[in-house]
Amino acid sequence: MIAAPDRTPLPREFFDRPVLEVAPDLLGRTLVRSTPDGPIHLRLTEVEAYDGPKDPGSHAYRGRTARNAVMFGPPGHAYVYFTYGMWHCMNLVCGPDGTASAVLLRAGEITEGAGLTRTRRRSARNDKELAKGPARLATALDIDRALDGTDVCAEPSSPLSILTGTPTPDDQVRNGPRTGVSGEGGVHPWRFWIANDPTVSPYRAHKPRRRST
DNA sequence: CTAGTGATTCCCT
DNA sequence: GGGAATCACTAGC
Repeated sequence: MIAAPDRTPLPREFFDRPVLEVAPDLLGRTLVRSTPDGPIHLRLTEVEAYDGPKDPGSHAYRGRTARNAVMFGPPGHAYVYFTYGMWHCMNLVCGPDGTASAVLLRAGEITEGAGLTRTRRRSARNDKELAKGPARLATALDIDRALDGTDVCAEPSSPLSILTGTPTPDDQVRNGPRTGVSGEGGVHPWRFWIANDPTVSPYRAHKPRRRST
Protein backbone atom coordinates (compact mmCIF):
# COMPACT_ATOMS: atom_id res chain seq x y z
CA MET A 1 0.00 0.00 0.00
CA ILE A 2 1.24 3.45 -0.91
CA ALA A 3 1.03 6.15 1.75
CA ALA A 4 -1.26 9.09 1.05
CA PRO A 5 0.53 12.27 -0.09
CA ASP A 6 1.33 14.66 2.74
CA ARG A 7 -0.97 17.70 2.47
CA THR A 8 1.08 19.76 4.92
CA PRO A 9 2.65 22.92 3.43
CA LEU A 10 6.45 22.80 3.24
CA PRO A 11 7.92 24.64 6.25
CA ARG A 12 10.01 27.76 5.69
CA GLU A 13 13.13 25.88 6.85
CA PHE A 14 12.80 23.73 3.72
CA PHE A 15 13.69 26.79 1.61
CA ASP A 16 16.24 28.16 4.09
CA ARG A 17 19.01 25.96 2.64
CA PRO A 18 21.50 26.22 -0.27
CA VAL A 19 19.55 26.44 -3.54
CA LEU A 20 21.37 23.43 -5.00
CA GLU A 21 19.96 21.31 -2.17
CA VAL A 22 16.46 22.71 -2.45
CA ALA A 23 16.08 22.44 -6.24
CA PRO A 24 16.20 18.63 -6.63
CA ASP A 25 14.24 18.25 -3.38
CA LEU A 26 11.33 20.17 -4.94
CA LEU A 27 10.77 17.52 -7.63
CA GLY A 28 7.57 15.58 -6.99
CA ARG A 29 6.15 18.20 -4.63
CA THR A 30 2.71 19.70 -5.30
CA LEU A 31 2.17 23.40 -6.00
CA VAL A 32 -1.40 24.47 -5.20
CA ARG A 33 -2.91 27.46 -7.00
CA SER A 34 -6.27 28.44 -5.51
CA THR A 35 -8.47 30.34 -7.96
CA PRO A 36 -12.07 31.58 -7.68
CA ASP A 37 -13.10 28.63 -9.88
CA GLY A 38 -11.29 26.06 -7.75
CA PRO A 39 -7.82 24.68 -6.98
CA ILE A 40 -5.22 23.67 -9.55
CA HIS A 41 -2.60 21.15 -8.44
CA LEU A 42 0.78 20.87 -10.16
CA ARG A 43 3.30 18.09 -9.48
CA LEU A 44 6.74 19.57 -10.16
CA THR A 45 8.84 17.58 -12.66
CA GLU A 46 11.51 20.09 -13.80
CA VAL A 47 13.29 23.01 -12.08
CA GLU A 48 16.42 25.15 -12.45
CA ALA A 49 18.65 26.67 -9.73
CA TYR A 50 19.89 30.28 -9.82
CA ASP A 51 22.64 30.71 -7.26
CA GLY A 52 22.66 34.30 -6.02
CA PRO A 53 24.37 37.52 -7.22
CA LYS A 54 27.59 35.68 -8.25
CA ASP A 55 25.70 33.54 -10.80
CA PRO A 56 25.93 35.24 -14.24
CA GLY A 57 22.70 33.53 -15.30
CA SER A 58 20.72 34.97 -12.41
CA HIS A 59 18.52 38.08 -12.47
CA ALA A 60 20.31 38.99 -9.22
CA TYR A 61 23.71 39.16 -11.00
CA ARG A 62 23.53 42.92 -11.54
CA GLY A 63 22.28 43.67 -8.07
CA ARG A 64 18.96 44.50 -6.51
CA THR A 65 16.36 46.33 -8.62
CA ALA A 66 12.63 46.94 -8.30
CA ARG A 67 11.98 43.93 -10.51
CA ASN A 68 14.06 41.36 -8.61
CA ALA A 69 13.70 42.74 -5.06
CA VAL A 70 11.81 39.66 -3.83
CA MET A 71 14.84 37.44 -4.61
CA PHE A 72 16.79 39.38 -1.97
CA GLY A 73 14.13 38.79 0.66
CA PRO A 74 13.28 35.84 2.94
CA PRO A 75 12.92 32.25 1.62
CA GLY A 76 9.66 30.53 0.77
CA HIS A 77 8.25 33.36 -1.35
CA ALA A 78 7.38 33.51 -5.05
CA TYR A 79 9.50 35.63 -7.41
CA VAL A 80 7.48 36.21 -10.59
CA TYR A 81 8.96 38.04 -13.57
CA PHE A 82 7.71 39.17 -16.98
CA THR A 83 9.82 38.29 -20.02
CA TYR A 84 9.93 38.36 -23.84
CA GLY A 85 7.18 40.97 -23.80
CA MET A 86 4.50 38.33 -23.28
CA TRP A 87 5.20 35.73 -20.64
CA HIS A 88 5.58 35.22 -16.93
CA CYS A 89 7.82 32.76 -15.09
CA MET A 90 7.76 31.76 -11.42
CA ASN A 91 10.59 31.06 -8.97
CA LEU A 92 10.80 30.08 -5.31
CA VAL A 93 13.25 32.12 -3.22
CA CYS A 94 15.82 30.04 -1.30
CA GLY A 95 18.50 30.58 1.33
CA PRO A 96 18.57 33.06 4.21
CA ASP A 97 17.22 36.61 3.83
CA GLY A 98 19.61 38.51 1.53
CA THR A 99 20.97 35.47 -0.35
CA ALA A 100 19.12 36.23 -3.62
CA SER A 101 19.04 32.64 -4.87
CA ALA A 102 15.93 31.04 -6.35
CA VAL A 103 14.54 28.00 -8.18
CA LEU A 104 12.76 28.50 -11.52
CA LEU A 105 9.73 26.20 -11.87
CA ARG A 106 10.14 24.89 -15.43
CA ALA A 107 7.50 22.17 -15.83
CA GLY A 108 5.05 19.91 -14.09
CA GLU A 109 2.06 17.60 -14.32
CA ILE A 110 -1.41 19.03 -13.65
CA THR A 111 -2.89 16.50 -11.21
CA GLU A 112 -6.08 18.40 -10.39
CA GLY A 113 -8.04 21.16 -12.13
CA ALA A 114 -6.74 20.53 -15.67
CA GLY A 115 -10.06 21.79 -17.00
CA LEU A 116 -9.48 25.14 -15.28
CA THR A 117 -6.24 25.63 -17.24
CA ARG A 118 -7.63 24.88 -20.69
CA THR A 119 -9.07 28.33 -21.44
CA ARG A 120 -5.58 29.81 -21.02
CA ARG A 121 -3.76 26.90 -22.68
CA ARG A 122 -5.78 26.42 -25.87
CA SER A 123 -2.72 25.45 -27.90
CA ALA A 124 -1.91 22.45 -25.68
CA ARG A 125 -2.53 19.31 -27.74
CA ASN A 126 -2.74 17.06 -24.67
CA ASP A 127 -2.59 17.25 -20.88
CA LYS A 128 1.19 16.64 -20.85
CA GLU A 129 1.72 20.00 -22.57
CA LEU A 130 -0.38 22.09 -20.18
CA ALA A 131 2.65 23.06 -18.04
CA LYS A 132 5.56 21.83 -20.21
CA GLY A 133 7.80 24.92 -20.00
CA PRO A 134 8.13 27.78 -17.49
CA ALA A 135 5.85 30.28 -19.27
CA ARG A 136 3.29 27.57 -20.02
CA LEU A 137 3.35 26.59 -16.34
CA ALA A 138 2.71 30.19 -15.25
CA THR A 139 -0.02 30.63 -17.87
CA ALA A 140 -1.77 27.39 -16.87
CA LEU A 141 -1.81 28.45 -13.21
CA ASP A 142 -2.80 32.07 -13.98
CA ILE A 143 0.36 33.45 -12.38
CA ASP A 144 1.54 37.00 -13.04
CA ARG A 145 3.31 39.88 -11.28
CA ALA A 146 0.33 40.31 -8.96
CA LEU A 147 1.58 37.16 -7.18
CA ASP A 148 5.19 38.40 -6.92
CA GLY A 149 6.25 38.08 -3.27
CA THR A 150 3.49 35.63 -2.29
CA ASP A 151 4.34 33.37 0.67
CA VAL A 152 4.08 29.73 -0.43
CA CYS A 153 4.57 28.35 3.11
CA ALA A 154 0.89 29.00 3.73
CA GLU A 155 -2.37 27.08 3.95
CA PRO A 156 -3.45 25.43 0.68
CA SER A 157 -6.49 27.73 0.60
CA SER A 158 -4.19 30.75 0.08
CA PRO A 159 -3.56 31.90 -3.52
CA LEU A 160 -0.29 29.98 -3.77
CA SER A 161 1.18 27.23 -1.60
CA ILE A 162 3.36 24.16 -1.88
CA LEU A 163 2.64 20.85 -0.19
CA THR A 164 5.12 18.36 1.22
CA GLY A 165 3.68 15.72 -1.14
CA THR A 166 5.96 12.88 -2.17
CA PRO A 167 9.68 13.63 -2.69
CA THR A 168 11.41 12.01 -5.66
CA PRO A 169 14.05 9.34 -4.86
CA ASP A 170 17.58 10.47 -5.75
CA ASP A 171 18.00 7.69 -8.31
CA GLN A 172 15.13 9.16 -10.37
CA VAL A 173 16.58 12.70 -10.43
CA ARG A 174 18.59 13.78 -13.50
CA ASN A 175 20.51 17.03 -14.05
CA GLY A 176 22.05 18.94 -16.95
CA PRO A 177 22.75 22.43 -18.39
CA ARG A 178 20.24 25.20 -17.82
CA THR A 179 17.88 26.02 -20.67
CA GLY A 180 17.98 29.32 -22.57
CA VAL A 181 20.58 30.90 -20.29
CA SER A 182 22.93 33.26 -22.13
CA GLY A 183 26.72 33.50 -21.75
CA GLU A 184 28.87 31.61 -19.27
CA GLY A 185 25.91 31.25 -16.92
CA GLY A 186 24.66 28.43 -19.12
CA VAL A 187 27.47 26.03 -18.30
CA HIS A 188 26.28 24.98 -14.85
CA PRO A 189 24.37 21.66 -14.78
CA TRP A 190 21.74 23.17 -12.51
CA ARG A 191 18.62 22.02 -14.34
CA PHE A 192 16.98 19.12 -12.49
CA TRP A 193 14.18 16.85 -13.72
CA ILE A 194 12.46 13.52 -13.06
CA ALA A 195 13.81 10.73 -15.29
CA ASN A 196 11.55 9.69 -18.18
CA ASP A 197 8.73 12.01 -17.18
CA PRO A 198 6.64 13.02 -20.23
CA THR A 199 5.86 16.52 -18.89
CA VAL A 200 9.54 17.64 -18.85
CA SER A 201 10.26 20.36 -21.45
CA PRO A 202 12.73 19.78 -24.33
CA TYR A 203 16.22 21.20 -23.81
CA ARG A 204 16.99 24.31 -25.87
CA ALA A 205 20.37 26.03 -25.86
CA HIS A 206 20.35 29.83 -25.75
CA LYS A 207 20.15 31.47 -29.20
CA PRO A 208 20.98 35.19 -29.36
CA ARG A 209 18.46 36.93 -31.63
CA ARG A 210 18.88 40.04 -33.69
CA ARG A 211 16.03 42.53 -33.71
CA SER A 212 13.93 42.50 -36.89
CA THR A 213 12.86 45.60 -38.94
C1' DC B 1 11.91 15.26 -35.51
C1' DT B 2 14.91 19.93 -36.09
C1' DA B 3 15.67 24.79 -37.33
C1' DG B 4 14.16 29.44 -38.10
C1' DT B 5 11.33 33.50 -37.08
C1' DG B 6 7.64 36.83 -35.43
C1' DA B 7 5.25 38.39 -31.41
C1' DT B 8 5.39 42.06 -27.78
C1' DT B 9 6.94 45.08 -23.61
C1' DC B 10 9.44 45.74 -19.57
C1' DC B 11 13.81 46.92 -17.65
C1' DC B 12 18.37 48.25 -17.35
C1' DT B 13 22.38 50.59 -19.79
C1' DG C 1 18.59 51.29 -27.54
C1' DG C 2 18.29 46.47 -27.44
C1' DG C 3 18.30 42.11 -24.87
C1' DA C 4 15.33 38.96 -22.47
C1' DA C 5 15.49 32.17 -17.55
C1' DT C 6 9.77 31.78 -24.18
C1' DC C 7 6.11 30.17 -27.12
C1' DA C 8 3.61 29.15 -31.39
C1' DC C 9 3.82 28.42 -35.89
C1' DT C 10 5.92 27.12 -40.35
C1' DA C 11 8.93 24.64 -43.60
C1' DG C 12 11.51 20.83 -44.61
C1' DC C 13 13.51 16.27 -43.84
